[in-house]
Amino acid sequence: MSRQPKEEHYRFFAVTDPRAHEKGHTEYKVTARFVSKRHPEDVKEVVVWRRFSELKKLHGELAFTHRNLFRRQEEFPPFPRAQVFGRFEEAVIEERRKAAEAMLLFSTTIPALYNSPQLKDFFRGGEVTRPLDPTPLSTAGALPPPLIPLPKRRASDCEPAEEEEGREAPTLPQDLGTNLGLEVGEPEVAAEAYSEMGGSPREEEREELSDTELDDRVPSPNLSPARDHKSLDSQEEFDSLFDSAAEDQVPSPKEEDPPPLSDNDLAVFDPCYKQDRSSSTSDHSELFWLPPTSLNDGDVDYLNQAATELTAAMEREKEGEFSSAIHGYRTAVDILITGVQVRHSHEARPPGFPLIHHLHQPGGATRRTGAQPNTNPSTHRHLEDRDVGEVLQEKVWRAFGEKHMAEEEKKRGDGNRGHVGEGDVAMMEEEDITEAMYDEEDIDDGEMEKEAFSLLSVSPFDNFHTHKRREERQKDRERRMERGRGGGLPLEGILEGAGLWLDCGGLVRGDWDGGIEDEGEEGGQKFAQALKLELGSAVARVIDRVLRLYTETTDLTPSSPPAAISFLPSDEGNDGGRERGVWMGLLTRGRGEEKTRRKEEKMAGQDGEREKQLQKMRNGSSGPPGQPHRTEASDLTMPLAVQRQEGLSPCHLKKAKLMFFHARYPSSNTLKTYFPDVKFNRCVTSQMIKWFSNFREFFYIQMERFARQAVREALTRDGAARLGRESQLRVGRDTELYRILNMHYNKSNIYQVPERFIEVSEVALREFYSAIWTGRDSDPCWKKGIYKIICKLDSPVPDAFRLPGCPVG
DNA sequence: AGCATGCCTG
DNA sequence: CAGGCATGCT
Repeated sequence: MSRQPKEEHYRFFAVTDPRAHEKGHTEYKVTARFVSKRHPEDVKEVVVWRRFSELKKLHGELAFTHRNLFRRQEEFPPFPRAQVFGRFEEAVIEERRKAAEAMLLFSTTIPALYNSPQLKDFFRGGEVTRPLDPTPLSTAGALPPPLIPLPKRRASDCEPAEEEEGREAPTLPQDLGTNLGLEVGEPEVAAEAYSEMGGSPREEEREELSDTELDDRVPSPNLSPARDHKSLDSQEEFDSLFDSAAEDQVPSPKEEDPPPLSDNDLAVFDPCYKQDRSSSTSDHSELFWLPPTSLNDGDVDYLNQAATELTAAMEREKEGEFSSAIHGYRTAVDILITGVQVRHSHEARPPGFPLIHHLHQPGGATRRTGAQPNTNPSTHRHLEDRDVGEVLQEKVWRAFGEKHMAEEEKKRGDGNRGHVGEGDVAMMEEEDITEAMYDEEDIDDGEMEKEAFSLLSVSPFDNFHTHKRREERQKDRERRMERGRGGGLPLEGILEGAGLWLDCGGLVRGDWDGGIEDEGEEGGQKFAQALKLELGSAVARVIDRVLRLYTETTDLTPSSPPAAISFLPSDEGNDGGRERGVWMGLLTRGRGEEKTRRKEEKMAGQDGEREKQLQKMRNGSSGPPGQPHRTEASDLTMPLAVQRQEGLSPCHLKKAKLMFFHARYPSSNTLKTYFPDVKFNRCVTSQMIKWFSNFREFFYIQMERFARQAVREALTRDGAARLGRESQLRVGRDTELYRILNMHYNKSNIYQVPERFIEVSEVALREFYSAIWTGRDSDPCWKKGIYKIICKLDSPVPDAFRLPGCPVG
């Protein structure tokens, strides 16, 4: 029904090889290149030779279209005037060539231009070729350097029809950045890579892919069928290339042929990739988001690898290839584990962690000898006296060996949990689960190393475990789960992971390598989903801890707030200061990290009020002297060991609103990971979903309102008032629209509205404007397309939001 | 059928 | 902001 335009290709244009036509004018070779988004090795080109006047005509048409659609930030690139004299001079020719190329490149950013009939007409008559040769005779400018290494694929994959279910943005990703005049550098990268070919036409024209040469260079006949039966096929291909956005979305029957590249791989083609990761896809890839400044590349390299692997696996799962997906998940976990254990062999304990090296840097080098970490509470009282590196290392231990702590805590605290207060039941539940998840109750330290992540059952060591043992533990888990349920409390939210895990226990018991396929697709699917969930949760915890450890250390050097957090640094608004302090404290410090807190207190010279607040946040306990260790442990296990409440409070609402700045369409699974203190059930989940639905509604209502207003203004006043209209289509922090949005989602103004949100708002505003301006709003479903665009612009919610508690009092 | 989403309403 | 309802997807 709704014919959502869908872009299948990245487009590149080049104008090269000016040459003298026999009739006396100069003509230019104009190449349109289409790189399939889904199969980047599927490249098609259309080459035509055009003279200046034709280019000029196209320029006029595109500029007209551009102007009439609605005005953008950018002016349409100018074009040199025609001139009678000197038009054969090289400089003039080059100027025209460049201008033509600039015009075409500009058009790649705007669907209305690159899909325009004028552009299609311009290239009409050109032949569709597939120039891609895995080993071109010469890359010396004839072909742009491949942006990514292109895997070899079967020729049959090079078909033009490559629709994929859902998900594709109706506009090119470049659209955003260029429309808004942001990231102007990045979107240009790909184009520039290509335009190199035309950069100095004089030098290298013989290598150019002339039509005849092309034939010679194609090694496999499969790769260039277009040439042989050009008449019909070529025309069809031509149409498909230029009409992609207008095509009806007939799902391709070739769904069973998954793309060889993951989104991550393809992302190289996407200039906005970094900003454009959608978190609405219910995946966990956002969990891998880390503040760019927080960690060394080398240190998080394995995280990135794992992320890549995970993304690919999810892609495969989407394709229905569950065995393959499982394999990918497994690889991802393996990478994680390997990364985490990289230093294992050198240190008997704890589970090593590449970051530990990094973490040591600020505090000076230390190393641990194989000794047990000191879990003696009294020692923890004096953390500040010890070498920073040692402290950090201990933290890392605890982060990754928290089972140990939980276990000890449990043994010790069975009859002694009074200090937890009202969170008692929840805490007990959590600990049980923690144990169940880590499943190491009966494992000695040496073995624990291997099994720190045994929950995932995919460690390289996994295959060496005896089934007997596994079954034993399985029983144990079940026993404990029953205990947990015995309290009458359903295990939900974070616990769901464990629950799910248990649900697929049968699969777990099967041999990891051999058993999956035997379970059939359905079992495979279930298993893959369970795995994904669990993996996401595990990764979230890993990252949470790493981040927290890191922010705690960098906190020692003030003025470098973690990039994940963009709270107002207490500039405007005098009332929010204290609240901010608390929330920021939560974010940067976790709970009750003695050393950093004290240090910062010294520097900030804060009042005692905040201290009280902090204490309040600390599980309602001021940490009795006898139990400081507990506080420390909670610090690191916080996402698990936090009080969870049944319903949603006004605080949660506020937090959700702030999250809306980052994600308009978060999935319920994603949301759950951001509210560790909420016990999710069906009702609560749908309530939160409903919230976001309401948020969106408000957002879109405002957008439509302002867009209509802008259209009205544009229609009533004309000509000179265009500037006014232009400014109407901007969303800046100084605009009324921004003020309204900020008022709605960030009433107390404690949060620094991310720039990205402003960009997204502006995109939405312009889309609404465009739709209204062109009369599309008469279609009852006219907003759907806009929703689809906006939903692709979600960004990951900063990890800081994963912490429990309220952004405001 | 169950779920997500959107629209309308109070 | 939440309830009720319709719709579309799976």
